[in-house]
Amino acid sequence: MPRASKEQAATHRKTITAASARLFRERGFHGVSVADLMGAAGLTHGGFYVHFESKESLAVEACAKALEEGVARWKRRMAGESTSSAQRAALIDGYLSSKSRNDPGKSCAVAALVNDVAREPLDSLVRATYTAGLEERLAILASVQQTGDSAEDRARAILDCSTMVGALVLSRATSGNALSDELLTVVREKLKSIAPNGASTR
Amino acid sequence: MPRASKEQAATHRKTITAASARLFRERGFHGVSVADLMGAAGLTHGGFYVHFESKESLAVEACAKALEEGVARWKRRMAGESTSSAQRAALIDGYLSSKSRNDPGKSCAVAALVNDVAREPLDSLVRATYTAGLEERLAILASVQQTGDSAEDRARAILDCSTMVGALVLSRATSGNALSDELLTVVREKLKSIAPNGASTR
DNA sequence: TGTACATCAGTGAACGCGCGTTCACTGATGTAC
DNA sequence: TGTACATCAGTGAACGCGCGTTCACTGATGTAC
Repeated sequence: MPRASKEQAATHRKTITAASARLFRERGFHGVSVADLMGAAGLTHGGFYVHFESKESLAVEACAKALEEGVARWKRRMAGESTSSAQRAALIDGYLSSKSRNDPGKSCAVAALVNDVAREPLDSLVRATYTAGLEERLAILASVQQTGDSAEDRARAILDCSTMVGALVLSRATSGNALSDELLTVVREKLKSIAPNGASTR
Repeated sequence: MPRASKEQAATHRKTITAASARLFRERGFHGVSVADLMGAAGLTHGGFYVHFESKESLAVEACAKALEEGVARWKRRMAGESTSSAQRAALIDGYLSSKSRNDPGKSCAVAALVNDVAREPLDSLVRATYTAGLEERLAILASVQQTGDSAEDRARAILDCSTMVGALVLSRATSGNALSDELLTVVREKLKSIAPNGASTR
């Protein structure tokens, strides 16, 4: 395959980015090699630099793509519900499902990459991309709180998001142990039992 | 230094484990080399296998040590308070401090290693060690809930723990951005506003 | 529309490098007498 | 208590290997005429 058409090349680029978005979430930035990423797209490693400046720059793109996917998934889940309360419940149930826990490559990038990003330099592009993606999630979570106070909505969004991310990553770290399922079910039910208007106790 | 005394060797072993407990938390299992770990203990890499069977087996020991340290730190923080409610607040404030965020090497191993452990094989010793360490934290967090219902205490401990871990890892991933501090302060205040007896709303 | 040629996506060998682990060696420690 | 010798903690070179990146090369694609 010594020269692909512009069209084919563009498809290859997208395939590489998509495979990376999945593999980075599964194994972390340093857990996948350039050869792995190219192989997952059906190509050999040498052609990588036709498409990307470096592994790092692909990481930024793949991270952005994974974050966007997640936001789109959240919006799709919300679209099926008619009240804010039901939307919030749908987000919680989808997020803290065993499907989500068992397939990090297709689930929330905020959770899957959190410690990889935490170990990046403070001025890294990946960190900025990640933070922007997290802010999008917070805006969505704030929109389903409906307390009538936007500062309170945001505070609750931050609390919900912390709880959801924490429960998901902990359930992955304890996979294979009864605690893993317990984390998902307990947090799912407890979170949902807090009505958006703040009437229930935690 | 061609032969250290038994005493010196035992000290070296402890120094290696201590340095590893710190460095693994900071950079992850794959982010530190055997040479780094030995160097941090003032030794050269070749002598590593006198003390440990493999890097993996050191990881198990270092992980256990880091987890124990954390439990001890929690107990120390609680010892300064006289009521369950104040103990819970002290744990939350200590956990979600900027000091804790800025120095993962000296802070909670549950948070710092969560995704590293999640990527380990299901039957790995590190995972089992980690899960046991997490259960210790949950027992402590349950003990400060005091709802009078042990199942409810445990459920609240799981919820608190998820929220605390999530907020800490998210604040690290967003370090350098205003959101990082916001995560710590909002979650700290929101969590504490929930009285152990369940009287407050979330 | 057809032809001649330049472009460049992808290949696979090679680069320097760092990894985890092994090993021959050193010489102070520890022990048997 | 003193001596002779075995042990073994630590050294540093070396092992095979995989990494990110570079590069000469191939030949179909794309373009200039």
